[in-house]
Amino acid sequence: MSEQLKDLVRTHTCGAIREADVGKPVVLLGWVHRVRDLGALIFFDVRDRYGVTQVVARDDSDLLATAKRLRPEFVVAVIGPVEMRSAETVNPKLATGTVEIAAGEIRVLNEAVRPPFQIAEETSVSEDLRLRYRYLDLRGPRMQRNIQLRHRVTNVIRRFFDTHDFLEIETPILTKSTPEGARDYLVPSRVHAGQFFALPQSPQIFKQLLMIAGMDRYFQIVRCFRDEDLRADRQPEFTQVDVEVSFASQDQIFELIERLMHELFAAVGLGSIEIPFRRLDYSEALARYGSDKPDLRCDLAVEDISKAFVDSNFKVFRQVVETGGAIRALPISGGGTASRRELDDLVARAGELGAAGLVWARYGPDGKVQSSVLKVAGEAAVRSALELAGAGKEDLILIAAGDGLVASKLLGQLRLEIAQKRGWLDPNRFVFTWVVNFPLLEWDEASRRYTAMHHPFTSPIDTDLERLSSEPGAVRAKAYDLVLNGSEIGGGSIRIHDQAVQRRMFELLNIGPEEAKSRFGFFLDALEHGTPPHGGIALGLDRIIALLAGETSIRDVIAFPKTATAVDLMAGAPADVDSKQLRELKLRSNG
RNA sequence: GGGGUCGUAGUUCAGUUGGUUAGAACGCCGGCCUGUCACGCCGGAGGUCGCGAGUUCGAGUCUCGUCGGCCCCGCCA
Repeated sequence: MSEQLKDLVRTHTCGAIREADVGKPVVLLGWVHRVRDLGALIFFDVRDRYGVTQVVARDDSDLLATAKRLRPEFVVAVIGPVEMRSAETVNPKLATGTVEIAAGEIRVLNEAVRPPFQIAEETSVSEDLRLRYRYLDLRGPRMQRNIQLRHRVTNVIRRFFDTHDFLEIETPILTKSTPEGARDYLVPSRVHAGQFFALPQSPQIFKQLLMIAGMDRYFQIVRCFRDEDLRADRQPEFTQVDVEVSFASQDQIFELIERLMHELFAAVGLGSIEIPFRRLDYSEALARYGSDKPDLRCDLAVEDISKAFVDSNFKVFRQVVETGGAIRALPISGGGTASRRELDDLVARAGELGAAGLVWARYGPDGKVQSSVLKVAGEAAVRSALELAGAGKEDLILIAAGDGLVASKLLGQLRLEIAQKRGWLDPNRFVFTWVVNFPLLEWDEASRRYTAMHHPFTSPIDTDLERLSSEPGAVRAKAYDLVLNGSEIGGGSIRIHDQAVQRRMFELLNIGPEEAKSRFGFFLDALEHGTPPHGGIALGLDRIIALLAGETSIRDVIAFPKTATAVDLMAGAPADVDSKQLRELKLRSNG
């Protein structure tokens, strides 16, 4: 029943026709969006990626017969003149709403079965259905917008780096497994039975080799793979904007990325963002916001109020401080009017989050202090707590005691939930911050040794070098994250280029010379051939686009994403393979 | 690996304390309609209540298991 396109050529897209085109014969090609059959007069909308145009069929009985056959998602060619709509029939909701096509001929190029869901602006279709029929989901306005935004963003990024003398260089997808970091996706080698390639978690080593190779300024928009459990902002394959610069200081990297972000936001119409970005010490981020990726759209912050209780007879809090713990408080502006019920809910929520307890305090309407520990702690201590937390008459403070970091993390979590509930996290505001001075090393209790927090090639901060032996846990790294609205959108470091420091680093990580050689051999060799000081960053492209698009999941900015269980519902991957394929690879499945 | 939540028509949902033939809206099919645009009106079809056990005279509803979607912790820069 379908007809041929033959030599028919599209003259306009479905979003392009305007009043200036009235009288012109046009050819539209697209999908039937909706049909309004009035009997001897049939309207239908033709949709493509550019927009929607109304077509009217009338007078001619053959034409009306064809129009009657039309169903949503049929692919059609419409041939006819553009006509002006009368003033009463203009549709202000359409960009093309002042005109319509008076069909002279309608060719059904392809029919379509009834779609499992309607292609429309407001759809409340379950996500598994959207993913199973992703090609239909992508036809809809939301995904069309997001994918077009993604294209614009990558374009701006490429142009930006090009104008700054960067080279985009591809690095291998089939590469070598490195034991550090995330679990690798492995690809068996047929030629070398029993051996495996790994898909890159990031092109880390390759980009450093490119610096050694004198490429000087490298970037790549590159797919990365990590076989770890998924989240709304984590997919097994995701895209990084990978950047590396020779002879660059941390400040130069920051300035470069700030300019990129500034240009990006302007280019996608989100206005002018403030640069330079704020810089926040890692230790302060954790203490004040309980997170290494604080959402700074709201300025609530945790205060240390340990001093308030040192002289009080509130034994529990006093002992916490005496044994090296801390009392921390989160002042909530305007929280003083919270009902008893709301306070109880907060305490209950703290319990859900694993806290031993949560104490609150505030000024009553009579100026007297109120607190869940007023009796045991005494008015003086509570008043002192309120003052140390900087609480005003209208405010509420939430108090957590114990290990300082644990207390901050609890209050930081409550901070986010309260800010969210009170609407303090404006989705149209974009607040960036650099989180700097990450620790170089992290103590791993399980294996009783230090591991690299970023990666083993991250440079320590110069002034901390002397503490490498005495106090390795306190050494800070030239490592940094870029955080936007509570989302980590990038991270990087200045690398070690001094072989003596690199050797010390391996010692601290308890990696012997033999092991270092087998794991990083070729890279260590390369370092000896004249390595320039260098550093870089990798930006999470999917996350950035999700934030720009106002989406909460990166699945909505990826054309063909996977589910939370790492499955492609449309392609049906992963799947069994033919036993012949396994035999060729000398593999046997235990699955 | 753990916790939470959801699963009923093509879709989105409702379904009372466990009680007759499981409903609504949209969509779909047919009819009518010359200015609709989420067209309207009339009529109709459409159900493995995710799957499997169990309790019960009786299960969409209760219990257990299992599968799948989503969110979170662990894991992961």
